[in-house]
Amino acid sequence: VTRYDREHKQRTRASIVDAASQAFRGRGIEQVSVGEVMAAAGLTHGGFYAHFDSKEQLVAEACATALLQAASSKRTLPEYIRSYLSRSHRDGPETGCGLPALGGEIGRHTPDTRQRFTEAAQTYVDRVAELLPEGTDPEDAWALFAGMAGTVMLARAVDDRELSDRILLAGRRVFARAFRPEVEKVQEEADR
Amino acid sequence: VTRYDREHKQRTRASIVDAASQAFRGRGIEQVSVGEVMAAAGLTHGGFYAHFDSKEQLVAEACATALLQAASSKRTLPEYIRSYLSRSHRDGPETGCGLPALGGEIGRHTPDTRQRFTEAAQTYVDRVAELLPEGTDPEDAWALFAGMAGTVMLARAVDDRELSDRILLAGRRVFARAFRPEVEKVQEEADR
DNA sequence: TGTACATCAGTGAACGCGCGTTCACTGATGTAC
DNA sequence: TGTACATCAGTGAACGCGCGTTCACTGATGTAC
Repeated sequence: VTRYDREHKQRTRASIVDAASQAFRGRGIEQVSVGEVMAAAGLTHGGFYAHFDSKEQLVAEACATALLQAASSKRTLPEYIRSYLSRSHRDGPETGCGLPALGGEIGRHTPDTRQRFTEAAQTYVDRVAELLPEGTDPEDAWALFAGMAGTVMLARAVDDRELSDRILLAGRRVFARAFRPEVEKVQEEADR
Repeated sequence: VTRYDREHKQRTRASIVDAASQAFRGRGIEQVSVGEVMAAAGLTHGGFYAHFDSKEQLVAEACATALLQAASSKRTLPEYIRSYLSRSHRDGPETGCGLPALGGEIGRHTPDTRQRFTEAAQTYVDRVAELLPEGTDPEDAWALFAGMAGTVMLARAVDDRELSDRILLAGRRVFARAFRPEVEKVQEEADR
């Protein structure tokens, strides 16, 4: 005799992870309480421990989710750079990439959380590497990803909208230059 | 009638800011209590409010300090990149640059904290801009600074020392390439 | 088809704890005499 | 030179609050008969 349909609890659990993932990205892990996450998922705080052993277990899942959701592939490198370093990404951390929002905190969490985050980052970077121009070391995708995340992080930290816009623009210039296809580099020199 | 010599209180205050700056960088702002900071400065927690109105005021000063201390100038750009993306910088956040350690939290703090952080970042970036090759847009220093900070942040987050080393290396390659002097670029093409 | 009921996802009061902050106090300081 | 004392940097007990976690419970579910 099974009560409720079989996937009911799994769906609830997924909605808690999703609510947490957004709340953590928006306001930081420590600043978001278990009660707030449950309320955002339309539940009360007491039910939390029917789904998770601890807040830390939720953190591990929510952080991995925060990276993987954002890994949705753009088709080309310029498109990816443009959208990552956009105003809308800067202004919408809750639905954006998890690295600029949570990267600073992850290193201070449990081994399990860090491991799941690392796995998710690896998946993300593998996809980014596919966008790099031929002849580029695929490892350089790590620097592109991390570098753009740092740029968004600083653009969010700064208390001056105009400066923040300029930081995003500088990022677009620099990363486009660093990952310009060889063909264009040669072309550019020939043009002089 | 003045008790204690005139600079006594100022020295104590500075040592509190310094202790806080290191503790915040090492373990995050929210994870460090006022009592811990005071203990690290060799005092008890009660005296804190003789020096600061609130923890937030300390945060503002300590974060600015965390950036400015790290702004100590390297002489050349390759030297700067090499030391910023070094293992020792990754492994010593307490005495390292404040951006990878605190950048994610700053945006969620008070306007005053964000303003002081922004000013410090501007000072820092002005110095970095001086190291850029001729013909480079000085604004690009923002992307170099933010990009390297993101790289260090990710290198610290990841739960795999070998991968972390490779991230630092990729960062060195990419940022050196993005900020290679024009002369060398031309030279390089000529060499083929 | 209708009803009794076992299940268990979700509820909400209660807990112990650490935090930022307050405040009455203490005791080292070095000047006034 | 020696002593009395006003100052105020620093002390530590106490506060209210929000947190993560626990637990006795409730009530919607849909199967068994």
